[in-house]
Amino acid sequence: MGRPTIGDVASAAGVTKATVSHAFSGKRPISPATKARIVAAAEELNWVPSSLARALATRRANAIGIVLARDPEILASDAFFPAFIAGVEAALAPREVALVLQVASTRAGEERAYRAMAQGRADGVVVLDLHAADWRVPFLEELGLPAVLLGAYEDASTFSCVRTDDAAPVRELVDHLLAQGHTRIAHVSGPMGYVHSRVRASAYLERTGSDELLRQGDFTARTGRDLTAELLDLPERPTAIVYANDTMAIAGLSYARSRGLRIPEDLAVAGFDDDHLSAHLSPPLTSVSTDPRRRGEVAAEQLLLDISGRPPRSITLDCTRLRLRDSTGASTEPPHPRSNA
Amino acid sequence: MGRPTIGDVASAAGVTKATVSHAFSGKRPISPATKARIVAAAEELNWVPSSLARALATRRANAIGIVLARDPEILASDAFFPAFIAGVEAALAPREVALVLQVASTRAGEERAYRAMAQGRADGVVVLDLHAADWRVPFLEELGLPAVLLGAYEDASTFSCVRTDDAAPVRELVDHLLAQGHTRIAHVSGPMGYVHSRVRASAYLERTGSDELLRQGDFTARTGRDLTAELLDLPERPTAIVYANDTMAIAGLSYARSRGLRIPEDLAVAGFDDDHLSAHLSPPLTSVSTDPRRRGEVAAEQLLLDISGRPPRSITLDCTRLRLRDSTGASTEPPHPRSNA
DNA sequence: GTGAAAGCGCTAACAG
DNA sequence: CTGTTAGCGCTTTCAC
Repeated sequence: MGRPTIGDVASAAGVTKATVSHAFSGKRPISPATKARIVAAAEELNWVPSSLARALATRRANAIGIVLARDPEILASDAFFPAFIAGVEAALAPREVALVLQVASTRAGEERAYRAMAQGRADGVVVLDLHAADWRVPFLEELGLPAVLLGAYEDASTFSCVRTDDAAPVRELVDHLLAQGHTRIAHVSGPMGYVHSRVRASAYLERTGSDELLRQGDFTARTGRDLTAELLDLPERPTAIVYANDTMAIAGLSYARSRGLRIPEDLAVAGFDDDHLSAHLSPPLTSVSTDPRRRGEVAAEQLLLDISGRPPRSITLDCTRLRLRDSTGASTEPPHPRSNA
Repeated sequence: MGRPTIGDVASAAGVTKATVSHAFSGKRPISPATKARIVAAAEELNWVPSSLARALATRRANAIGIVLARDPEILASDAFFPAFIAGVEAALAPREVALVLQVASTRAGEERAYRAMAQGRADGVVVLDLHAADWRVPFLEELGLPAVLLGAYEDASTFSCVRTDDAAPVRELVDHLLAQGHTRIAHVSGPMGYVHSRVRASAYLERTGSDELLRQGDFTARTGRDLTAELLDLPERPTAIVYANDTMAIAGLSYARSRGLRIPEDLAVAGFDDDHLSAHLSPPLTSVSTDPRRRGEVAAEQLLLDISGRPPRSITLDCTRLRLRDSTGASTEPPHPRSNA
């Protein structure tokens, strides 16, 4: 005997499948008496409707998807991801909607994954790490799969979009460094393909007016260290480095120290993302908090709306904050805060 | 016009659905000629089989599930989770198996989530954060849903189990502290319901022989701080505190400092889990690395085997390592390592 | 208010 | 080698 089906419940309650179905969906009036019998029978048998069969019949998976192009390795040490997922789940859990995660390392794999989502795995997807003119946008449009884009996607799209202002805090940071007398401020960016990397880099360029000290990293500790080495080897080395994430910043900071530089006296260092431990580092790391949890929640909520047919819209969240700490000197935070949320 | 179905491909190729199905599954020989026609038609129409319909027909979802009882909030600041997921995905991605995540905050919600998994969302689940005599084990057995248990589950079960030795590094740590002359060593544990919390606490008790300085936390920064306060208020305060995770350790360390204590001179502090930034804290935090990524990969791999009918087995991974750093004095690591993987 | 029957898109016998 | 025929478990017309 396999798991109970709607048929089992129906015969146990002396009604037909249709009635059981309607008793639970409430899509048509059922007499209290029979409804009670049906509910009792379902309880008794421990029946739960098969989400699969239901999905096939209704074309609704009751799940949303995320396809990650990132390497699992990067996922593992990323401050953004777990908090973002936590936010998504916070929006999903009360509605009993599931989250389907799939990582794909090739373009073809990614397409297959999205197609699988569209074929019934998920009712919509949230798209992370956008590139300029990202192929996924037209692709998903053609697929007809609802999507919410995370980040400042610039090209036209029919999708909802959850934006944040990443540029403002970077400008603020650079201004702060300039005000402290720094004249050689470097930037180790993320891959320039990403919209978010570009936005941060542009803000940096806007304020410094030169790309002489701009280096492109890939968010890993390795490039954080290597590019720091490269910068410090310059005839006229920078006195401050702004990294596009905390991981690279930490790696760079450690490396600089291993070369005998004092932070922040000899070199000011700042990250981006504000890992929850960054405030506790030595010295506490200046960073930009971006509230990934809230972004996840808002994105998921919007996706659910889009799926239910509401028109897409663009939401701009005010959730990026510069956290000035000792690593850039002139801390405005107490030495060992317990939290900086 | 909706998405193409197997029927569209079939008629486009001038064959029947069955033939198309077999052409792709390879479950029976197809003449090269017709196979070519079918593949061409499928390409042409951009057809991907509906995982939904396929799952319904085969009773195989091609997905595995994880139901999280944790609060999203805890998820967000947890060092274990993202790395674990990364490992799981590393095992899943090449097979194009998806991961279905669902968080549930009530017991009833959890049961529903598991039932939904069993009804077709997933072919098996990996179970985290086991309690002693965990209700989920018999529950899942009754459900007939394959599962892999993570951690040292002690009661009999028909499930595969991926174990690690959490006790050894804790013993080693306490011994190290004793050897340094500490006599009042405290422990801030996780919730004692969890098997992993118990294992760590037992190892501590085994070495110290007393529970006078044992306090039960919940892995959050809040209890890390509060219980540290309680311990430091004792007439005879501890000179060393071993925390059950890094988050509590950091919070405790910060709090102790705010009271004017020097780390490690006045108070030695150690965590557990080895967050990737812990080695960079001030001072670097002694912790226990547990290679969650590998555990995720092994667990997922084993689950896939179980699902395919292989007999369950218990695997013990040798992947816990004590990382002695400055926070307990007598560091054995260089001041600012870039990595401690 | 409830029942009967026709699918959703696929796979799996059973034929030939 | 390929076609036919039933389902998988649910929802949803259309009747009554």
